[in-house]
Amino acid sequence: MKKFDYDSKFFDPLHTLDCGQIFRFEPFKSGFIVFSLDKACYLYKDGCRTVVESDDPDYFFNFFDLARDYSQIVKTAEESGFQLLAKSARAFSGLRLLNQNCEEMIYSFIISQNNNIPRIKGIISRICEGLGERKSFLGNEYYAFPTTRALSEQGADFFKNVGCGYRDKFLFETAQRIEREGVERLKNLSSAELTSELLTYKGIGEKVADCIALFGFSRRDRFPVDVWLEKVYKEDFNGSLTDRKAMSRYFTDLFGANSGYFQQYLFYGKRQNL
DNA sequence: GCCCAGGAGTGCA
DNA sequence: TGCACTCATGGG
Repeated sequence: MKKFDYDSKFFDPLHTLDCGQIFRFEPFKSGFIVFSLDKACYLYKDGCRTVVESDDPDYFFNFFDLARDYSQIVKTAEESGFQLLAKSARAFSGLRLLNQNCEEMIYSFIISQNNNIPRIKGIISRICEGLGERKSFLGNEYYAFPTTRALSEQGADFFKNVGCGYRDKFLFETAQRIEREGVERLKNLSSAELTSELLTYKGIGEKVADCIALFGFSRRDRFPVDVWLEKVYKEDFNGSLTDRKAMSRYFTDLFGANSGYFQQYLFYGKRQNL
């Protein structure tokens, strides 16, 4: 087991995990255990430092995006002139965007459509228990996120039985396709090309494609618009557009390379009723 | 019982 | 192209 630490002002465990970008983590002692693919780490605060303990320190250093300096991102948001954005960035300066695995994000965000976060967590947890490799971390048993190979060997009824509802066929078809084609080809595409390519998968529309690009392919120029960002657009940006694709374009034109970060500040701030 | 959730596919004009 | 309708499921 190895450990490293980082300034808590720009790395807060709760705000980073609770803002809806990750569905696999659980409270543990004074912090959380965080899961990604088959790996795990223990994340907690010790005074003004945030500590990461793991057998895969390099993986989680990149996972938590710790090579990037967030001070300028937070500063730009605070000085943006948009009140909700400024307040959220100040309150949640320790919220970091994660660099997650693209396959885990593809399946997870297909499940997320027209669904709520607690239920999404439960479904993903049951999928891991059913098909993931059993592992142990700090005395806790857990299950890895299944490989595409394992997912592709299931029929649609497996996904139905773990509570996916009508999304069962989307997951089945996507697992079949990724097992055939892989995902390496997607990693070299531009953000625009990646998004339009993701739209050709069953069950992936504009919003889900933006989430997958943002969280799974580290494309920070994406701005997913869901029901919460639609509220933000109308109530905090006084907007008059009616369709979400147009709202997303409005925000990416406005925020450029900071779009993904600011989207998370706004999403979390709105949900926290700032 | 109703409403909502990090929406998207389909059919029809 | 645009719009209405429909799609499981569980928590509030």
